[in-house]
Amino acid sequence: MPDVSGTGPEESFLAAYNPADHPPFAVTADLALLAVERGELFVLTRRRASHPFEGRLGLPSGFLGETESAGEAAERIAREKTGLGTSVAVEQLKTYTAPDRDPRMRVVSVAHVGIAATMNARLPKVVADGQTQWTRCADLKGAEMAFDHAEILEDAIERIASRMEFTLVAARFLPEAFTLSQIRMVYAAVWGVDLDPGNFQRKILASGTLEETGERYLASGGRGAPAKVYRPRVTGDPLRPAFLSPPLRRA
Amino acid sequence: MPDVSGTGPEESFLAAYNPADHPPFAVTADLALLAVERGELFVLTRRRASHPFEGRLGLPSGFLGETESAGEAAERIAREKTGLGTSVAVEQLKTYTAPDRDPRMRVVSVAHVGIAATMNARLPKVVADGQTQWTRCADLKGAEMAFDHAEILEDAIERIASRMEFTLVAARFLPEAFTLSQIRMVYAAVWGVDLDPGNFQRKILASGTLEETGERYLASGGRGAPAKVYRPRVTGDPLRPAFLSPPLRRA
DNA sequence: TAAATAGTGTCTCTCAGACAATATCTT
DNA sequence: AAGATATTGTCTGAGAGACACTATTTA
Repeated sequence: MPDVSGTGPEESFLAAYNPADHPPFAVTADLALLAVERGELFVLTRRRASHPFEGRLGLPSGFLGETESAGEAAERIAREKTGLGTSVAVEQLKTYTAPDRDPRMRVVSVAHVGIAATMNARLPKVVADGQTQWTRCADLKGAEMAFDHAEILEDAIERIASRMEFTLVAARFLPEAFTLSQIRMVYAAVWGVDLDPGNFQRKILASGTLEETGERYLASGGRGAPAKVYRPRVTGDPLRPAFLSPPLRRA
Repeated sequence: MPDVSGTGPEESFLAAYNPADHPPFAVTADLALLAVERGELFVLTRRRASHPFEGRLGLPSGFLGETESAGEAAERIAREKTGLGTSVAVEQLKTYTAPDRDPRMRVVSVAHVGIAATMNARLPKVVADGQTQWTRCADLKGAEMAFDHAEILEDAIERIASRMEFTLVAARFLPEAFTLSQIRMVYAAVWGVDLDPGNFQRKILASGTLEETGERYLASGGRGAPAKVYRPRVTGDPLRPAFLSPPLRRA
């Protein structure tokens, strides 16, 4: 009969735990920061300058500080790599723990997804370190990335794509106010489909998550009628996007 | 201008990383193992025998082995604590990283959800260590649990509840073959709602994920007509439950 | 026979998607 | 005026939920 003392394996382990006795785990936060420009989806990447995977593209990443949660670390990384302010909202995605995912040592990575708002139809500025850049997600399909970052990116896009069915997260890709064709292009970019402008408009307005600003704006740049400008209807928490009811389902 | 060398913070960190120099992170896999008996949802718990949270209920948990992924560790824990065979399928849920979640040291917990199949309408056997037991989830609502395990449990139930809308995961709570009222009671237990028997039957059969075995079985124990027995229609991967099309949406 | 469960049928309402039609604006 | 975009309207079919009704079996 095991455990006669009534003390389980993890309790006795921790009671006797001596840090120096065990090979440590390193814990990082990785970040897939997404943005949309001209109907195309981009992700923030860093080209690796050293071993391992030298020369390949990877996602920004960093170790957790001693008093920092993984989410806080991911937000810090987003701030450090972009010209965005303090308000980069990131969401935890999944944790990658394969023992050999980093050839140097055991590294557990808590991956996050974030969305960067496009202002004036331009991708946000990134630090000029010669490594950090926005990369078209379409160009990364099937491409070799560092570590398991290709898998993380794929999971990240799928997470946001599915969140967009039920919430207004898509608005995070845009400035505070935007036209319906702008947000429709965000949906189209992330889902990789074309959307009927009429049906899209009827559905997203029916969800009651948007309100008119009273202004009009010619988002298309060229011809056509200027469209009404909308903003998300404020719900209690500005970080949590409004809930779409009925949802905007993918096909 | 930072990083003139072109070497980013994480690369230089890892290159210079010396395990003994840094306070290590411990990484555990926690498991919320769910089961349904007589229309009620249960979770596998362990009553803590020592500090911290002595006397409180917690979820089974264990450290990752050196060559073990978090998912493998969670499956190992499920096997060790129950009389179930090797085929306990678990899914990663979320990682909990608050710096003070364990008062003794920095512990990052990769939480998992699992489902245990109820055979002969009885919960699976658990190891007789005097600590491990099945606990009614309804009794844990608002109860004090060890660490952040109450939050993990809540997230776990929500995850399974939402998976059940689009897949046949509900069948994992049951033996290989079952009646429609049995699987309806799984839905009712996890979702916490009553379901119209007629509508449920029409919808789940329309999804095309079940096939008749040709047998009949009186699941209710007492009166009533014996119901047809069904089994999941096999799709390629036996671990991945069939996809419900159209889905069975919650209200 | 009464009661409980299994299974089917019907009706209504909502919503999705296809697509036509009109309005508005720039070149 | 021509062309592009914005916006509204119409039609059809699928599905959800409410609920009535029949069939089958045991107490």
